[in-house]
Amino acid sequence: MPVQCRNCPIRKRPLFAPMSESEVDFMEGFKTGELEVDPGTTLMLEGSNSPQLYTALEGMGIRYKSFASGERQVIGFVLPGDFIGLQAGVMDAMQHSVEATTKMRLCVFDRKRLWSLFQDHPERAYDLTWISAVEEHFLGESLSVVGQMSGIERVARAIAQFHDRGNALGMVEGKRMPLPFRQQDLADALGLSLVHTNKMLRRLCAEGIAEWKNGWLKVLDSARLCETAQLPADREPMTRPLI
Amino acid sequence: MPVQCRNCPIRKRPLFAPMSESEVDFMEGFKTGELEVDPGTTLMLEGSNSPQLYTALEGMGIRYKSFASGERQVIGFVLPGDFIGLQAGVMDAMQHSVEATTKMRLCVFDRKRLWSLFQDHPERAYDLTWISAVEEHFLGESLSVVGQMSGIERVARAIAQFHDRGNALGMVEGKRMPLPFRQQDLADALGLSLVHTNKMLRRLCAEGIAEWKNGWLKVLDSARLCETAQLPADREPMTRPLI
DNA sequence: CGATCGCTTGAGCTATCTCAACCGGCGTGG
DNA sequence: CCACGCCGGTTGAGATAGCTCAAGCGATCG
Repeated sequence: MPVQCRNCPIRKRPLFAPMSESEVDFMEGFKTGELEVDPGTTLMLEGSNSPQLYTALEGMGIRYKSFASGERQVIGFVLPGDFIGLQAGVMDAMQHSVEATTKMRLCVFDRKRLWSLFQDHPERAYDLTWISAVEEHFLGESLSVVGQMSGIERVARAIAQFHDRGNALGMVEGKRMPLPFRQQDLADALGLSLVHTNKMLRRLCAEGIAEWKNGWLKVLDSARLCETAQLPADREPMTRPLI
Repeated sequence: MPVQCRNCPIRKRPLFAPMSESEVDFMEGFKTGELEVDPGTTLMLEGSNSPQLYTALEGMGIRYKSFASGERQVIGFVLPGDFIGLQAGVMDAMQHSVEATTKMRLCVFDRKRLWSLFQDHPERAYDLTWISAVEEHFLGESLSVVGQMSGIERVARAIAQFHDRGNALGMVEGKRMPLPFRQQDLADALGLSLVHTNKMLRRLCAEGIAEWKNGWLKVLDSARLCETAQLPADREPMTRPLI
Protein backbone atom coordinates (compact mmCIF):
# COMPACT_ATOMS: atom_id res chain seq x y z
CA MET A 1 0.00 0.00 0.00
CA PRO A 2 1.16 3.51 -0.74
CA VAL A 3 3.29 5.44 1.69
CA GLN A 4 2.25 9.05 2.19
CA CYS A 5 4.68 11.80 2.80
CA ARG A 6 3.22 14.43 5.09
CA ASN A 7 2.59 17.13 2.57
CA CYS A 8 3.29 15.35 -0.60
CA PRO A 9 1.29 12.47 -1.96
CA ILE A 10 4.32 10.44 -2.86
CA ARG A 11 3.42 6.87 -3.48
CA LYS A 12 6.33 4.55 -3.45
CA ARG A 13 6.98 1.11 -4.75
CA PRO A 14 9.77 -0.79 -6.45
CA LEU A 15 11.32 1.08 -9.32
CA PHE A 16 10.96 -0.52 -12.72
CA ALA A 17 8.27 -2.86 -11.49
CA PRO A 18 5.46 -3.66 -13.89
CA MET A 19 2.62 -1.21 -13.73
CA SER A 20 -0.30 -1.62 -11.36
CA GLU A 21 -3.97 -1.58 -12.32
CA SER A 22 -4.59 1.98 -11.20
CA GLU A 23 -1.50 3.11 -12.98
CA VAL A 24 -2.66 1.56 -16.19
CA ASP A 25 -6.11 3.10 -15.68
CA PHE A 26 -4.66 6.54 -15.25
CA MET A 27 -2.47 6.19 -18.23
CA GLU A 28 -5.41 5.14 -20.33
CA GLY A 29 -6.86 8.57 -19.69
CA PHE A 30 -3.86 10.33 -21.11
CA LYS A 31 -2.65 7.96 -23.70
CA THR A 32 -3.51 8.64 -27.25
CA GLY A 33 -2.65 5.20 -28.48
CA GLU A 34 -0.14 2.45 -28.65
CA LEU A 35 2.73 2.03 -30.98
CA GLU A 36 4.75 -0.95 -32.00
CA VAL A 37 8.12 -0.39 -33.57
CA ASP A 38 10.76 -2.58 -35.13
CA PRO A 39 14.33 -2.96 -33.95
CA GLY A 40 16.49 -0.06 -35.04
CA THR A 41 13.70 2.50 -35.07
CA THR A 42 14.71 5.93 -33.80
CA LEU A 43 12.05 7.03 -31.34
CA MET A 44 13.53 10.38 -30.44
CA LEU A 45 16.20 12.31 -32.25
CA GLU A 46 18.72 14.47 -30.44
CA GLY A 47 18.07 18.13 -31.09
CA SER A 48 14.60 17.65 -32.49
CA ASN A 49 11.33 17.87 -30.72
CA SER A 50 8.67 15.22 -30.60
CA PRO A 51 4.93 15.77 -30.49
CA GLN A 52 4.68 12.49 -28.68
CA LEU A 53 5.96 11.11 -25.42
CA TYR A 54 6.15 7.43 -24.67
CA THR A 55 6.22 4.88 -21.93
CA ALA A 56 7.92 1.65 -22.84
CA LEU A 57 5.59 -1.29 -22.32
CA GLU A 58 7.65 -4.05 -23.90
CA GLY A 59 11.07 -4.37 -25.43
CA MET A 60 14.31 -2.52 -24.85
CA GLY A 61 16.16 0.42 -26.28
CA ILE A 62 19.09 2.75 -25.94
CA ARG A 63 19.50 6.42 -25.12
CA TYR A 64 22.60 8.01 -26.60
CA LYS A 65 24.29 11.20 -27.65
CA SER A 66 26.23 11.44 -30.90
CA PHE A 67 29.47 13.30 -31.38
CA ALA A 68 30.76 15.21 -34.35
CA SER A 69 33.65 12.76 -34.36
CA GLY A 70 31.24 9.91 -34.98
CA GLU A 71 31.62 8.53 -31.48
CA ARG A 72 28.58 8.12 -29.31
CA GLN A 73 27.95 8.00 -25.60
CA VAL A 74 25.19 5.68 -24.49
CA ILE A 75 23.61 7.43 -21.55
CA GLY A 76 21.12 4.80 -20.61
CA PHE A 77 19.14 1.72 -21.49
CA VAL A 78 15.37 1.74 -21.88
CA LEU A 79 13.47 -1.08 -20.23
CA PRO A 80 9.73 -1.61 -19.80
CA GLY A 81 8.16 1.06 -17.60
CA ASP A 82 10.61 3.77 -18.61
CA PHE A 83 9.37 7.16 -19.67
CA ILE A 84 10.73 8.49 -22.94
CA GLY A 85 10.75 12.11 -23.99
CA LEU A 86 10.34 14.12 -20.81
CA GLN A 87 13.02 16.48 -22.04
CA ALA A 88 11.18 16.92 -25.32
CA GLY A 89 8.04 17.62 -23.37
CA VAL A 90 9.44 20.16 -21.01
CA MET A 91 12.43 21.62 -22.84
CA ASP A 92 12.67 22.70 -26.43
CA ALA A 93 14.32 19.60 -27.72
CA MET A 94 15.58 16.21 -26.78
CA GLN A 95 19.14 16.22 -25.59
CA HIS A 96 19.72 12.65 -26.64
CA SER A 97 18.40 10.15 -29.15
CA VAL A 98 16.42 7.05 -28.28
CA GLU A 99 16.54 3.97 -30.43
CA ALA A 100 14.71 0.67 -30.17
CA THR A 101 17.06 -2.28 -29.86
CA THR A 102 14.34 -4.88 -30.02
CA LYS A 103 10.81 -4.70 -31.23
CA MET A 104 9.04 -2.41 -28.75
CA ARG A 105 5.50 -1.71 -27.69
CA LEU A 106 4.96 1.83 -26.49
CA CYS A 107 2.23 3.78 -24.80
CA VAL A 108 1.87 7.09 -26.63
CA PHE A 109 1.02 10.44 -25.01
CA ASP A 110 0.35 13.73 -26.58
CA ARG A 111 2.92 16.31 -25.64
CA LYS A 112 0.24 19.00 -25.66
CA ARG A 113 -1.57 17.34 -22.79
CA LEU A 114 1.42 17.67 -20.56
CA TRP A 115 0.48 21.15 -19.50
CA SER A 116 -3.07 20.17 -18.60
CA LEU A 117 -1.55 17.49 -16.47
CA PHE A 118 0.36 20.10 -14.51
CA GLN A 119 -2.81 22.15 -14.12
CA ASP A 120 -5.28 19.46 -13.21
CA HIS A 121 -3.23 16.66 -11.68
CA PRO A 122 -0.63 18.12 -9.38
CA GLU A 123 0.17 14.66 -8.01
CA ARG A 124 1.04 13.47 -11.47
CA ALA A 125 3.05 16.58 -12.15
CA TYR A 126 4.87 15.83 -8.96
CA ASP A 127 5.52 12.33 -10.20
CA LEU A 128 6.96 13.68 -13.42
CA THR A 129 9.38 15.79 -11.48
CA TRP A 130 10.14 12.72 -9.46
CA ILE A 131 10.94 10.78 -12.59
CA SER A 132 13.20 13.51 -13.76
CA ALA A 133 14.99 13.60 -10.42
CA VAL A 134 15.44 9.84 -10.58
CA GLU A 135 16.91 10.09 -14.06
CA GLU A 136 19.24 12.70 -12.72
CA HIS A 137 20.24 10.34 -9.97
CA PHE A 138 21.04 7.54 -12.36
CA LEU A 139 23.03 9.83 -14.58
CA GLY A 140 25.02 10.92 -11.56
CA GLU A 141 25.69 7.28 -10.81
CA SER A 142 26.83 6.63 -14.35
CA LEU A 143 29.06 9.65 -14.28
CA SER A 144 30.67 8.40 -11.09
CA VAL A 145 31.18 4.95 -12.52
CA VAL A 146 32.73 6.22 -15.73
CA GLY A 147 34.76 8.84 -13.91
CA GLN A 148 36.19 6.76 -11.11
CA MET A 149 36.05 3.04 -11.69
CA SER A 150 38.33 0.61 -13.51
CA GLY A 151 37.28 -1.39 -16.54
CA ILE A 152 36.39 -4.56 -14.71
CA GLU A 153 34.49 -2.61 -12.09
CA ARG A 154 32.49 -0.72 -14.68
CA VAL A 155 31.47 -3.84 -16.52
CA ALA A 156 30.57 -5.66 -13.32
CA ARG A 157 28.54 -2.68 -12.17
CA ALA A 158 26.61 -2.58 -15.40
CA ILE A 159 25.85 -6.29 -15.24
CA ALA A 160 24.73 -5.99 -11.63
CA GLN A 161 22.43 -3.13 -12.50
CA PHE A 162 20.89 -4.91 -15.42
CA HIS A 163 20.28 -7.84 -13.15
CA ASP A 164 18.67 -5.64 -10.52
CA ARG A 165 16.35 -4.09 -13.06
CA GLY A 166 15.57 -7.46 -14.55
CA ASN A 167 14.69 -8.73 -11.11
CA ALA A 168 12.39 -5.82 -10.38
CA LEU A 169 10.64 -6.41 -13.67
CA GLY A 170 10.23 -10.12 -13.13
CA MET A 171 12.41 -10.86 -16.13
CA VAL A 172 14.82 -13.13 -14.32
CA GLU A 173 14.07 -16.83 -14.49
CA GLY A 174 16.62 -19.25 -13.20
CA LYS A 175 19.25 -16.53 -12.90
CA ARG A 176 18.79 -15.75 -16.59
CA MET A 177 17.34 -12.63 -18.16
CA PRO A 178 17.15 -11.29 -21.71
CA LEU A 179 19.73 -8.63 -22.51
CA PRO A 180 19.45 -7.89 -26.20
CA PHE A 181 22.27 -5.37 -26.56
CA ARG A 182 25.63 -5.56 -28.31
CA GLN A 183 28.95 -5.38 -26.52
CA GLN A 184 29.50 -2.19 -28.47
CA ASP A 185 26.48 -0.64 -26.75
CA LEU A 186 27.83 -1.51 -23.35
CA ALA A 187 31.26 -0.22 -24.30
CA ASP A 188 29.78 3.10 -25.41
CA ALA A 189 27.88 3.33 -22.16
CA LEU A 190 30.93 2.68 -20.00
CA GLY A 191 33.41 4.81 -21.90
CA LEU A 192 35.54 1.79 -22.76
CA SER A 193 36.67 0.41 -26.11
CA LEU A 194 34.85 -2.56 -27.55
CA VAL A 195 37.96 -4.70 -27.27
CA HIS A 196 38.53 -3.92 -23.63
CA THR A 197 34.87 -4.39 -22.77
CA ASN A 198 35.00 -7.78 -24.41
CA LYS A 199 38.06 -8.76 -22.42
CA MET A 200 36.44 -7.73 -19.16
CA LEU A 201 33.30 -9.69 -20.00
CA ARG A 202 35.38 -12.74 -20.79
CA ARG A 203 37.10 -12.33 -17.48
CA LEU A 204 33.83 -12.27 -15.56
CA CYS A 205 32.85 -15.36 -17.46
CA ALA A 206 36.16 -17.14 -16.86
CA GLU A 207 35.86 -16.46 -13.15
CA GLY A 208 32.40 -17.93 -13.10
CA ILE A 209 30.75 -14.69 -12.06
CA ALA A 210 28.46 -13.97 -14.98
CA GLU A 211 27.91 -14.94 -18.60
CA TRP A 212 26.33 -12.90 -21.33
CA LYS A 213 25.83 -14.47 -24.71
CA ASN A 214 23.22 -14.70 -27.45
CA GLY A 215 21.28 -11.91 -25.80
CA TRP A 216 20.93 -13.64 -22.44
CA LEU A 217 22.58 -12.64 -19.22
CA LYS A 218 23.19 -15.20 -16.49
CA VAL A 219 24.51 -14.19 -13.09
CA LEU A 220 26.26 -17.16 -11.54
CA ASP A 221 27.89 -15.70 -8.47
CA SER A 222 25.94 -12.72 -7.26
CA ALA A 223 28.13 -12.16 -4.22
CA ARG A 224 31.35 -11.88 -6.17
CA LEU A 225 29.62 -9.78 -8.78
CA CYS A 226 28.59 -7.25 -6.14
CA GLU A 227 32.08 -7.27 -4.74
CA THR A 228 33.63 -6.63 -8.13
CA ALA A 229 31.03 -3.97 -8.87
CA GLN A 230 31.72 -2.26 -5.54
CA LEU A 231 28.09 -2.63 -4.60
CA PRO A 232 26.78 -3.67 -1.21
CA ALA A 233 25.12 -7.07 -1.45
CA ASP A 234 22.20 -5.88 0.66
CA ARG A 235 21.34 -2.79 -1.38
CA GLU A 236 17.65 -2.17 -1.56
CA PRO A 237 15.87 -1.59 -4.83
CA MET A 238 15.04 1.94 -5.91
CA THR A 239 11.45 3.05 -5.81
CA ARG A 240 9.53 4.94 -8.40
CA PRO A 241 6.19 6.74 -8.30
CA LEU A 242 3.09 5.68 -10.11
CA ILE A 243 2.61 7.22 -13.48
CA MET B 1 10.22 39.37 -23.30
CA PRO B 2 8.95 35.91 -22.53
CA VAL B 3 8.42 33.37 -25.25
CA GLN B 4 5.26 31.34 -24.89
CA CYS B 5 4.98 27.77 -25.89
CA ARG B 6 1.54 26.98 -27.22
CA ASN B 7 0.17 25.12 -24.27
CA CYS B 8 2.86 25.64 -21.74
CA PRO B 9 3.73 28.93 -20.17
CA ILE B 10 7.45 28.48 -20.58
CA ARG B 11 9.30 31.70 -20.15
CA LYS B 12 12.79 31.64 -21.48
CA ARG B 13 15.88 33.68 -20.93
CA PRO B 14 19.60 33.10 -20.58
CA LEU B 15 20.43 30.28 -18.27
CA PHE B 16 22.34 31.21 -15.16
CA ALA B 17 21.57 34.88 -15.65
CA PRO B 18 20.95 36.97 -12.57
CA MET B 19 17.37 36.92 -11.41
CA SER B 20 14.77 39.37 -12.65
CA GLU B 21 12.53 41.53 -10.49
CA SER B 22 9.47 39.33 -10.85
CA GLU B 23 11.51 36.32 -10.12
CA VAL B 24 12.82 37.82 -6.94
CA ASP B 25 9.28 38.87 -6.00
CA PHE B 26 7.98 35.38 -6.48
CA MET B 27 10.78 33.89 -4.53
CA GLU B 28 10.15 36.26 -1.68
CA GLY B 29 6.75 34.65 -1.31
CA PHE B 30 8.21 31.22 -0.84
CA LYS B 31 11.46 31.92 0.82
CA THR B 32 11.68 31.48 4.52
CA GLY B 33 14.88 33.38 4.90
CA GLU B 34 18.41 33.86 3.82
CA LEU B 35 21.50 32.05 4.91
CA GLU B 36 25.12 32.92 4.75
CA VAL B 37 27.65 30.14 5.10
CA ASP B 38 31.42 29.94 5.34
CA PRO B 39 33.69 28.13 2.92
CA GLY B 40 33.72 24.41 3.54
CA THR B 41 30.18 24.22 4.88
CA THR B 42 28.26 21.13 3.81
CA LEU B 43 24.86 22.31 2.60
CA MET B 44 23.45 18.92 1.68
CA LEU B 45 24.70 15.53 2.67
CA GLU B 46 24.45 12.55 0.38
CA GLY B 47 21.90 10.08 1.68
CA SER B 48 20.32 12.44 4.16
CA ASN B 49 17.26 14.57 3.71
CA SER B 50 17.07 18.28 4.18
CA PRO B 51 14.11 20.24 5.46
CA GLN B 52 15.37 23.14 3.43
CA LEU B 53 16.00 23.83 -0.20
CA TYR B 54 18.19 26.63 -1.45
CA THR B 55 18.88 28.88 -4.34
CA ALA B 56 22.43 30.16 -4.51
CA LEU B 57 22.51 33.96 -4.56
CA GLU B 58 26.24 34.54 -4.18
CA GLY B 59 29.34 32.41 -4.00
CA MET B 60 30.18 29.03 -5.45
CA GLY B 61 30.10 25.42 -4.39
CA ILE B 62 30.52 21.84 -5.44
CA ARG B 63 28.19 18.90 -5.89
CA TYR B 64 29.85 15.52 -5.39
CA LYS B 65 29.37 11.88 -4.62
CA SER B 66 31.69 10.05 -2.25
CA PHE B 67 32.92 6.52 -2.71
CA ALA B 68 33.65 3.85 -0.18
CA SER B 69 37.21 3.89 -1.51
CA GLY B 70 37.57 7.49 -0.45
CA GLU B 71 37.44 8.78 -4.01
CA ARG B 72 34.86 11.29 -4.99
CA GLN B 73 33.19 12.30 -8.21
CA VAL B 74 32.36 15.96 -8.58
CA ILE B 75 29.12 16.00 -10.52
CA GLY B 76 28.75 19.73 -10.84
CA PHE B 77 29.65 23.20 -9.72
CA VAL B 78 27.17 25.51 -8.03
CA LEU B 79 27.06 29.09 -9.25
CA PRO B 80 24.67 31.92 -8.39
CA GLY B 81 21.13 31.17 -9.54
CA ASP B 82 21.47 27.42 -9.11
CA PHE B 83 18.83 25.47 -7.24
CA ILE B 84 20.07 23.15 -4.52
CA GLY B 85 18.15 20.25 -3.10
CA LEU B 86 15.49 19.39 -5.63
CA GLN B 87 16.28 15.74 -5.13
CA ALA B 88 15.90 16.12 -1.40
CA GLY B 89 12.59 17.83 -2.00
CA VAL B 90 11.12 15.32 -4.33
CA MET B 91 12.90 12.08 -3.51
CA ASP B 92 13.65 10.62 -0.15
CA ALA B 93 17.19 11.78 0.07
CA MET B 94 19.87 13.70 -1.68
CA GLN B 95 21.92 11.59 -4.03
CA HIS B 96 24.94 13.81 -3.75
CA SER B 97 26.50 16.20 -1.28
CA VAL B 98 26.79 19.94 -1.79
CA GLU B 99 29.58 21.91 -0.23
CA ALA B 100 30.32 25.63 -0.25
CA THR B 101 33.70 26.43 -1.75
CA THR B 102 33.52 30.12 -0.97
CA LYS B 103 31.41 32.04 1.42
CA MET B 104 27.86 31.74 0.04
CA ARG B 105 24.61 33.61 0.40
CA LEU B 106 21.56 31.40 -0.07
CA CYS B 107 17.85 31.87 -0.43
CA VAL B 108 16.13 29.34 1.83
CA PHE B 109 12.87 27.54 1.06
CA ASP B 110 10.87 25.21 3.16
CA ARG B 111 10.68 21.75 1.72
CA LYS B 112 7.14 21.38 3.02
CA ARG B 113 5.93 24.17 0.82
CA LEU B 114 7.00 22.33 -2.27
CA TRP B 115 3.78 20.43 -2.45
CA SER B 116 1.63 23.54 -2.15
CA LEU B 117 3.64 24.92 -5.03
CA PHE B 118 2.61 21.99 -7.15
CA GLN B 119 -1.01 22.47 -6.14
CA ASP B 120 -1.32 26.21 -6.47
CA HIS B 121 1.31 27.26 -8.98
CA PRO B 122 1.38 24.81 -11.82
CA GLU B 123 3.63 27.12 -13.84
CA ARG B 124 6.22 27.02 -11.10
CA ALA B 125 5.86 23.30 -10.76
CA TYR B 126 6.48 23.12 -14.46
CA ASP B 127 9.58 25.22 -14.00
CA LEU B 128 10.85 22.86 -11.35
CA THR B 129 10.49 19.97 -13.73
CA TRP B 130 12.25 22.11 -16.27
CA ILE B 131 15.14 22.67 -13.91
CA SER B 132 15.38 19.00 -13.25
CA ALA B 133 15.37 18.25 -16.96
CA VAL B 134 18.12 20.80 -17.49
CA GLU B 135 20.20 19.22 -14.74
CA GLU B 136 19.67 15.93 -16.46
CA HIS B 137 20.89 17.47 -19.68
CA PHE B 138 24.07 18.78 -18.12
CA LEU B 139 24.76 15.48 -16.46
CA GLY B 140 24.37 13.78 -19.81
CA GLU B 141 26.88 16.24 -21.23
CA SER B 142 29.32 15.54 -18.43
CA LEU B 143 28.93 11.84 -18.88
CA SER B 144 29.70 12.20 -22.57
CA VAL B 145 32.75 14.32 -21.87
CA VAL B 146 34.14 11.94 -19.28
CA GLY B 147 33.23 8.90 -21.32
CA GLN B 148 34.54 9.94 -24.72
CA MET B 149 37.02 12.80 -24.60
CA SER B 150 40.77 12.96 -24.04
CA GLY B 151 42.40 14.75 -21.14
CA ILE B 152 43.14 17.99 -22.93
CA GLU B 153 39.66 18.05 -24.42
CA ARG B 154 38.00 17.52 -21.08
CA VAL B 155 39.93 20.29 -19.41
CA ALA B 156 39.32 22.69 -22.30
CA ARG B 157 35.64 21.86 -22.27
CA ALA B 158 35.38 22.56 -18.56
CA ILE B 159 37.15 25.89 -18.93
CA ALA B 160 34.91 26.86 -21.83
CA GLN B 161 31.83 26.00 -19.86
CA PHE B 162 32.92 27.95 -16.82
CA HIS B 163 33.54 30.87 -19.10
CA ASP B 164 30.10 30.55 -20.67
CA ARG B 165 28.42 30.51 -17.32
CA GLY B 166 30.55 33.37 -16.10
CA ASN B 167 29.52 35.36 -19.14
CA ALA B 168 25.85 34.69 -18.62
CA LEU B 169 26.18 35.80 -15.02
CA GLY B 170 28.05 38.96 -15.87
CA MET B 171 31.06 37.76 -13.95
CA VAL B 172 33.53 38.21 -16.77
CA GLU B 173 35.40 41.48 -16.83
CA GLY B 174 38.26 41.90 -19.24
CA LYS B 175 38.24 38.19 -20.09
CA ARG B 176 38.73 37.39 -16.40
CA MET B 177 36.30 35.70 -14.05
CA PRO B 178 36.59 34.34 -10.52
CA LEU B 179 36.97 30.58 -10.33
CA PRO B 180 37.62 29.70 -6.73
CA PHE B 181 38.10 25.95 -7.06
CA ARG B 182 41.13 23.73 -6.65
CA GLN B 183 42.68 21.74 -9.45
CA GLN B 184 41.71 18.68 -7.43
CA ASP B 185 38.05 19.65 -7.75
CA LEU B 186 38.33 19.91 -11.49
CA ALA B 187 40.23 16.63 -11.66
CA ASP B 188 37.49 14.89 -9.67
CA ALA B 189 34.88 16.36 -12.00
CA LEU B 190 36.65 15.20 -15.15
CA GLY B 191 37.68 11.77 -13.99
CA LEU B 192 41.37 12.61 -14.34
CA SER B 193 44.18 12.49 -11.84
CA LEU B 194 45.32 15.70 -10.23
CA VAL B 195 48.72 15.43 -11.86
CA HIS B 196 47.35 14.98 -15.33
CA THR B 197 44.82 17.75 -14.90
CA ASN B 198 47.62 20.03 -13.87
CA LYS B 199 49.65 19.12 -16.92
CA MET B 200 46.73 19.79 -19.24
CA LEU B 201 46.11 23.16 -17.59
CA ARG B 202 49.76 24.07 -17.99
CA ARG B 203 49.52 23.12 -21.61
CA LEU B 204 46.54 25.39 -22.25
CA CYS B 205 48.50 28.12 -20.52
CA ALA B 206 51.68 27.47 -22.48
CA GLU B 207 49.74 27.62 -25.72
CA GLY B 208 48.27 30.95 -24.74
CA ILE B 209 44.72 29.63 -24.69
CA ALA B 210 43.70 30.15 -21.08
CA GLU B 211 45.23 30.75 -17.67
CA TRP B 212 43.80 29.84 -14.31
CA LYS B 213 45.63 30.90 -11.20
CA ASN B 214 44.93 32.35 -7.81
CA GLY B 215 41.25 31.68 -8.25
CA TRP B 216 40.92 33.66 -11.48
CA LEU B 217 40.31 32.29 -14.91
CA LYS B 218 41.38 34.21 -17.98
CA VAL B 219 40.45 33.07 -21.46
CA LEU B 220 43.00 34.44 -23.90
CA ASP B 221 42.10 32.69 -27.14
CA SER B 222 38.45 31.81 -27.20
CA ALA B 223 38.55 30.40 -30.71
CA ARG B 224 41.27 27.90 -30.01
CA LEU B 225 39.67 27.05 -26.70
CA CYS B 226 36.44 26.10 -28.46
CA GLU B 227 38.37 24.11 -30.98
CA THR B 228 40.21 22.18 -28.32
CA ALA B 229 37.00 21.70 -26.37
CA GLN B 230 35.22 20.40 -29.48
CA LEU B 231 32.62 23.09 -29.11
CA PRO B 232 31.18 25.16 -31.92
CA ALA B 233 32.27 28.77 -31.55
CA ASP B 234 28.75 29.99 -32.33
CA ARG B 235 26.94 27.90 -29.75
CA GLU B 236 24.06 29.75 -28.20
CA PRO B 237 23.65 30.03 -24.47
CA MET B 238 21.24 27.72 -22.68
CA THR B 239 18.05 29.17 -21.35
CA ARG B 240 16.40 28.60 -18.05
CA PRO B 241 12.91 29.35 -16.77
CA LEU B 242 12.10 31.89 -14.11
CA ILE B 243 11.97 30.57 -10.62
C1' DC C 1 28.25 -19.04 -51.82
C1' DG C 2 29.79 -14.47 -50.58
C1' DA C 3 28.95 -10.62 -47.54
C1' DT C 4 27.95 -8.76 -43.28
C1' DC C 5 27.70 -8.62 -38.36
C1' DG C 6 28.98 -9.42 -33.74
C1' DC C 7 32.34 -11.57 -31.02
C1' DT C 8 37.14 -12.99 -29.81
C1' DT C 9 42.08 -12.79 -29.37
C1' DG C 10 46.96 -11.20 -29.86
C1' DA C 11 50.51 -7.55 -30.10
C1' DG C 12 52.39 -3.27 -29.61
C1' DC C 13 51.64 1.57 -28.31
C1' DT C 14 50.51 5.55 -25.42
C1' DA C 15 47.64 8.37 -22.58
C1' DT C 16 47.17 8.50 -18.17
C1' DC C 17 48.29 7.04 -13.48
C1' DT C 18 51.14 6.68 -9.32
C1' DC C 19 54.91 7.87 -6.68
C1' DA C 20 57.88 11.21 -5.12
C1' DA C 21 60.06 15.39 -4.56
C1' DC C 22 60.03 20.35 -4.35
C1' DC C 23 58.24 25.16 -4.12
C1' DG C 24 55.87 29.34 -2.48
C1' DG C 25 52.36 31.36 0.39
C1' DC C 26 49.96 31.53 4.53
C1' DG C 27 48.57 30.95 9.16
C1' DT C 28 49.98 29.71 13.76
C1' DG C 29 52.41 29.33 17.82
C1' DG C 30 56.53 30.05 20.40
C1' DC D 1 59.44 38.14 14.40
C1' DC D 2 60.86 33.82 13.12
C1' DA D 3 60.20 28.81 12.45
C1' DC D 4 57.29 25.41 11.29
C1' DG D 5 53.62 22.86 9.12
C1' DC D 6 50.16 22.61 5.82
C1' DC D 7 48.03 23.33 1.54
C1' DG D 8 47.80 23.87 -3.28
C1' DG D 9 50.37 23.77 -7.22
C1' DT D 10 54.32 21.99 -10.28
C1' DT D 11 57.42 18.74 -12.35
C1' DG D 12 59.94 14.36 -13.50
C1' DA D 13 60.15 9.35 -14.02
C1' DG D 14 58.62 4.87 -14.33
C1' DA D 15 54.57 1.71 -14.51
C1' DT D 16 50.25 0.13 -16.61
C1' DA D 17 45.42 0.07 -17.90
C1' DG D 18 43.32 0.62 -21.73
C1' DC D 19 43.61 1.82 -26.75
C1' DT D 20 44.31 0.79 -31.70
C1' DC D 21 45.23 -2.17 -35.30
C1' DA D 22 44.63 -6.43 -37.30
C1' DA D 23 43.23 -10.95 -38.09
C1' DG D 24 40.11 -14.81 -37.60
C1' DC D 25 35.66 -17.20 -36.49
C1' DG D 26 30.80 -18.59 -36.52
C1' DA D 27 26.15 -17.33 -37.51
C1' DT D 28 22.85 -15.25 -40.38
C1' DC D 29 21.01 -13.59 -44.59
C1' DG D 30 20.15 -12.76 -49.33
